[in-house]
Amino acid sequence: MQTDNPTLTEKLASAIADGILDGSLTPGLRLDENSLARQYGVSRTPVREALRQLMRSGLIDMRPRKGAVVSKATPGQVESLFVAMAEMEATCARLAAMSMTPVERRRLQARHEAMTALAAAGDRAAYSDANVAFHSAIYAGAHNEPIAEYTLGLRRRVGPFRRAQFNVDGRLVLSNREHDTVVRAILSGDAAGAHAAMLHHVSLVEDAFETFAATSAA
Amino acid sequence: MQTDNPTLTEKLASAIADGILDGSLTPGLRLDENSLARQYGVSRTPVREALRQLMRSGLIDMRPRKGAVVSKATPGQVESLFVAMAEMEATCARLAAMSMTPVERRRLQARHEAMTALAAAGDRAAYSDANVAFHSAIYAGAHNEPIAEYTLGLRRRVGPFRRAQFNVDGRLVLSNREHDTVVRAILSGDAAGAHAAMLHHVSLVEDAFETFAATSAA
DNA sequence: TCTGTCGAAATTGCATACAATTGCCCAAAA
DNA sequence: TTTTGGGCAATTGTATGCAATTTCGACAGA
Repeated sequence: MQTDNPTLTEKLASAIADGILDGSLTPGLRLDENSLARQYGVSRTPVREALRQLMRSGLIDMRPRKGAVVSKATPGQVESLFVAMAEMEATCARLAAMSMTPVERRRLQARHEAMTALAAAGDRAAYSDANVAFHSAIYAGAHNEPIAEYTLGLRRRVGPFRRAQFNVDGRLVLSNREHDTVVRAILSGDAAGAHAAMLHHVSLVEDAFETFAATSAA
Repeated sequence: MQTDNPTLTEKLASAIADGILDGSLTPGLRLDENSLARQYGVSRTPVREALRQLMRSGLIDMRPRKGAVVSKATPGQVESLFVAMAEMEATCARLAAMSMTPVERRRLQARHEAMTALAAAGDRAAYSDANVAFHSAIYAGAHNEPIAEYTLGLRRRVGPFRRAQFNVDGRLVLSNREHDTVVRAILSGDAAGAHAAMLHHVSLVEDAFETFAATSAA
């Protein structure tokens, strides 16, 4: 019947995750296995397995006999997610400063310079896309699969709670300037500097979400 | 038959995970669902779900039609795990330095002092247990669930690759001295210092595993 | 003797059936 | 009218059965 290789379970997990991330499945919504099975025209078994996967990635919550609901995070949990995100980004930058190959460093710089042009031109859409790629490049540059993968997962998780950060005029240029500090530190192999610069950069993004600031010490 | 509340799936996942962590299920070993089901006297369904869970936590590998095997990591992957572990521990220490409550700080210090006594007495078993609790206390002190949870999972994952670090005489006292630096930084709210000290501490543990050192910068 | 192809057995993925628990609804009594 | 108790329905957890794919082995040909 199905000649596809990716298992049904995985396709279901992706489909449901997309539904959550694009907002069509709102937090708090109950996900009952029968409805999902009917909706996708499959049996409950792959649905169950997909839900388990999503639970472990934090997108949904499941309690033993109570079923699954889309994670409805409290403000505190959202705050935790953003803090975690910032720490992981900073860690990736630190590792990237230490482990990036010369080629990767050159490409990062090229990417950054392209974004500088986009920022100057005020092209928000293109800058936003390039921004995602920029950060992904740093995750990859960390040369550490567990860290990179976790950071990527975290970024997906915070996605639904993110407001458009680049709407405010001037934010584009500011973001780009922060990137400049980060790139400079990474290129020069300054691990601690890269860590601090990235932490600063991402924490500002967090502020754009209107979280209760604070948490800056040392 | 079953009057227990924790679902079979979870108990199976724990049982299999224990088997892997204590070494009775060696890396590379094939885990076929039928055998496991017979072995534990249940059907294949909970076994399948347990395996999925373990896959997502990285303890086993599964390929679409090829079944599950206990993760057999390459030296490079193990190295990555240890690096990731060190980074996460350091991050937890950083966050703990910023967020621990006064009570938590006092308890951490008390814990540390108790361990100093154990180190002086040369009680390796007790020190080892206390050491786990010590690090766990720091994870918790980070007050960040995603980070703490991930770090804990990572610790479980590196477990199978860890040799007994406290066998070498003098390592006990050395470990305790490093803890002292970490604790001092955390208690004084020195985020950067806590990060660096913990990174140093855990990286040394890593060396005890005979990894190819390096990776220590500014 | 070695290699390639065909086949059968075993194992996984999915579907369906059964059991058990939970939560809800309604009714009855205070 | 409100509260409590019981029963019922709905949903999850578990078991089993079926189909498809993969792997291992055997046999034939070179």
